[in-house]
Amino acid sequence: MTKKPADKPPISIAIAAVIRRIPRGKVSTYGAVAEAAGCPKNARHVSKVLNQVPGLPWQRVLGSGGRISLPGEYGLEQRFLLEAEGVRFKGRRVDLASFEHKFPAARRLRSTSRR
DNA sequence: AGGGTGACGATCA
DNA sequence: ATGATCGCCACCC
Repeated sequence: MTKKPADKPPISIAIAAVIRRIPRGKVSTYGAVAEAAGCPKNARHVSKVLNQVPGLPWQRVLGSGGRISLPGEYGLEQRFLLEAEGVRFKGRRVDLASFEHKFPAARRLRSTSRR
C-alpha cells in the first residue's frame, strides 16, 4: 500500500487547465501555456492538447510573437473568432503587449496580490 | 522497446 | 522580412 502508482502525470490536464484560464478577449502562446503548465519545452504538446480536449478556447492560443500557426481555413477562422472577441491584429500578428494574458506566477499560495 | 509525430521555438541563410 | 533546419519532448502505435 504504501504507494499506488495512481495515474500517470497528467501534464496534458495541466495544460488544458491553463488554457481554460485564458479570458475572453485575451490570448496566449504555446510556449507561455507550456511554461505556465510546468513544461517550458513542451510547447509542441500544447497543440496536441488543443486537438485532444474539446471545449477549450483553442483560438486564444497563438504561436510565438502572436502569429497564427494553424494553417488553412481554420487559421482564418481563428482570426475571425479572435477579432470577434475584441482582439486586434497588427498585420499577421496580435499585439501581445496588449492582449497576451499573464498567468499568475505559480507561487505557493500567499497570493501575490491580495489586497 | 523503439520509432515517428507535431496548431512549437529559436536560429541561420 | 521569409524560408529552411535543428532541437525538444510527451504522446501514440
